[in-house]
Amino acid sequence: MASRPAPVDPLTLEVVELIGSVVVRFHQEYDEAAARHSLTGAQARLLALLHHQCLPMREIARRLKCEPSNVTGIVDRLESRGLVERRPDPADRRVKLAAATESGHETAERLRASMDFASEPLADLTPAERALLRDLLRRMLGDGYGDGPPATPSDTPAD
Amino acid sequence: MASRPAPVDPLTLEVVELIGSVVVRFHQEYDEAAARHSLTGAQARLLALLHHQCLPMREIARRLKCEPSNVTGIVDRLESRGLVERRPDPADRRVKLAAATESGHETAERLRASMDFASEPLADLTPAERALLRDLLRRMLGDGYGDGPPATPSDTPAD
DNA sequence: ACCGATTTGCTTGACAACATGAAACATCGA
DNA sequence: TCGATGTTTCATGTTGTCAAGCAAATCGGT
Repeated sequence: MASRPAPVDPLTLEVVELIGSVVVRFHQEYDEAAARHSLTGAQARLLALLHHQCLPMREIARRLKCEPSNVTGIVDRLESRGLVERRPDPADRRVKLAAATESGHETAERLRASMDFASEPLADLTPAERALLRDLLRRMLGDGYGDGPPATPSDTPAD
Repeated sequence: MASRPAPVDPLTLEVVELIGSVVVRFHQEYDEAAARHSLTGAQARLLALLHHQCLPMREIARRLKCEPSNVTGIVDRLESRGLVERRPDPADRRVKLAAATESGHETAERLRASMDFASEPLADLTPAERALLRDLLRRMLGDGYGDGPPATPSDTPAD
């Protein structure tokens, strides 16, 4: 089985597979870190978003790449735990802005700090190698590797 | 907000963020590719596993990093569509081996072929750079970067 | 400027997939 | 026989979709 060679060279194939492994590990550890704070992965991602700025529901949906109706539920759960609140948008009474509460910001910050796990696998690389890896990843991702416009591209290099 | 600088250098931090971007894009496109074949992400991952070899349920759970009781449902759904079948293990009558059917193997192969999206972002890199990236990722992931034994560790192109 | 029609933003409801944990059951191994 | 192991079932919760609904904004024609 798995006998037919794919129409791509083995090198590319291996890189793809390696990236797959990175993805699996990253995702897994992200979820574990979130769980340590009694959050699911989706809740942690949402809270991290709101740590930077408050956002209307539809914008959250766009960034998380899911339906707005889904965001309602996630915000509901976070709101019921006092980590997030809904505020009216003075400019448009239809929209509701989700914002992290004080407690939400604290949780988000603790979460981010505990996220240093991600740097641990990089410990084996020398700074020069890390720079190399950074450049290769940058070129791989192309220009706008983030999906949303960061408020200020200069600060908060971590997401 | 996000005032405390993380106890890691900016370079590492940026690499972490880049990896995060890779993870997001990879996941998203993986799910889309799966959806094109009427599969969910979890089903696609399971089917890809079984494309290499048939496995007992508990082993699938270990590789997918979830509970065995969860695997039951995913295999159920794939089985009801004729992509997977359960076979008894002659050596141990407790275990059930999940195996891809003929149709399952075909789907897995089509899926893998349509997965070339993942190689597309690599197109901008020269072969030498790809090799470099491969080596860096390998070292980053440590020895056993897959979670299962690779079919033939020897068939990786030598440097 | 007014009023109806359409669009937009969010929520609700029904439903499916995924995930966990506890409990049940058969089977293995000591 | 007894404990451990492999699988399933059940209850429950989160995430995701889609369709329908409501409120508010916007547009077009008079």
